[in-house]
Amino acid sequence: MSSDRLDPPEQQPPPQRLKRRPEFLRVAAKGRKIPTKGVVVQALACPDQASVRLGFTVTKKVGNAVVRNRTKRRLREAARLYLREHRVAPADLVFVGRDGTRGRKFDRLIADIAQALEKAGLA
RNA sequence: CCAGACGGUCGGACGACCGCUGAUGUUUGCGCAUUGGAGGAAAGUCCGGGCUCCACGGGAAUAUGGUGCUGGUUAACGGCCAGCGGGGGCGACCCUAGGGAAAGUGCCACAGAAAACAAACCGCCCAAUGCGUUCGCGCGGAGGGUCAGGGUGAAACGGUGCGGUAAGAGCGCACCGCAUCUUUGGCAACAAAGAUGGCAGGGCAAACCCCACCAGGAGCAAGACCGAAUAGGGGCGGCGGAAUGGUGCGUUCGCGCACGCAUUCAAGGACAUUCCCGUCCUGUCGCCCGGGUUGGUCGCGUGAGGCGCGCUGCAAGGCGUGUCCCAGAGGAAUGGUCGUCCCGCGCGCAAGUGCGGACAGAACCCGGCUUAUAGACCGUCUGGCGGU
Repeated sequence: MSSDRLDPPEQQPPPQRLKRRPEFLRVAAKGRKIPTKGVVVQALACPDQASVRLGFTVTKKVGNAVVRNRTKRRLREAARLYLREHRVAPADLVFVGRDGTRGRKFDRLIADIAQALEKAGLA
């Protein structure tokens, strides 16, 4: 494992976070929606942006606060590990947790993300 | 050992790698190092407080909401502790909104004669006129007595027994219950004993109500500061409604003009309501200050604080002392993955293997209450069986 492999963001700045409800709504309305078994990804390419911006959402349908927290944490960690290893074009990405997120094997969850981003043409 | 009652504790453990976030140290800085990082309920938001802003002058009455056996405890409580009364259990123990029904109003369905100044459906008893008669009485029943018996009901105007009576009835008596009074014990709720009374006051106040006590409003999206323009807004000054008086100036001596200088009258609004007294606000011009929202900083964790020990109190708790600093986010950290062990379930003869880990996630902070909770453990006590 070469050092430049471990240091992939040769030019890639660290991802930002989506924080405002309007930002989430914009991605949901204009972006592409790619469902997988473990996660639903909403992607909106933003070529002008310097970096990727990430948002995480779990609806109340999935469970109570404890379940939603755990689901969100797994998504956040999976996205972090994926972005550490791969370069992604600037975009706003919203990861929507679902019932399957919690029981999904972790490496499968990462694979779901990779597949979704490939489909979106960002990876 | 079995069955049970009460109280309490814990609520997966360890390690590796990769992360997030607060604090401290260090560095020009990127960063690095050290260290901390969810709960007993963090939940529901049902009570009580701290804190913050607003309102806030006094008195009387009223309204609204809450509490409701007694004593204690506390910053406070509707909490807790210790008792009392009532109910349940063989027992350990458990349950209990438990002031006032002789202040008033109201309600008590169905059934039943009657549901509250009692009352006569059946029955029981007395019995006039009348009819019959073997003159003993029989039939019949105007009217009256009666609540013991029947029947209804959640509840029927004390219960059981004896006497008594035409039949009955607290009509009389004994015991029990009840009421009143006295004494004793207790701070008290209340308890016990005695005397008197022939029985009064049916139940419902979780119906209105009465009585006693308590209570300003809104909440950390409170609130403070920083911050570019406009508006609202704030401060200071001038002017300012009507009448009368006063002062000044002018005057053709009729008066005119100016000025809150004084007094009175003003209209609307605010302080839960009403009343009384009282306070405050309002228009216009000029100058100055100021700055809706978004964002940032503070509020923000040393506190009715945790743990230990001693004294004190039956206890809740109180007093003293030592020691510790123990989450602080802001789309919101407190984690992710893997391994070993523990526990549960499934499969398997077994080694093993697969799946899962109760309820549940801080958001200003405390004291309670309520609700959810797989499983494990500890202590005290009760009943039963066995042994000595």
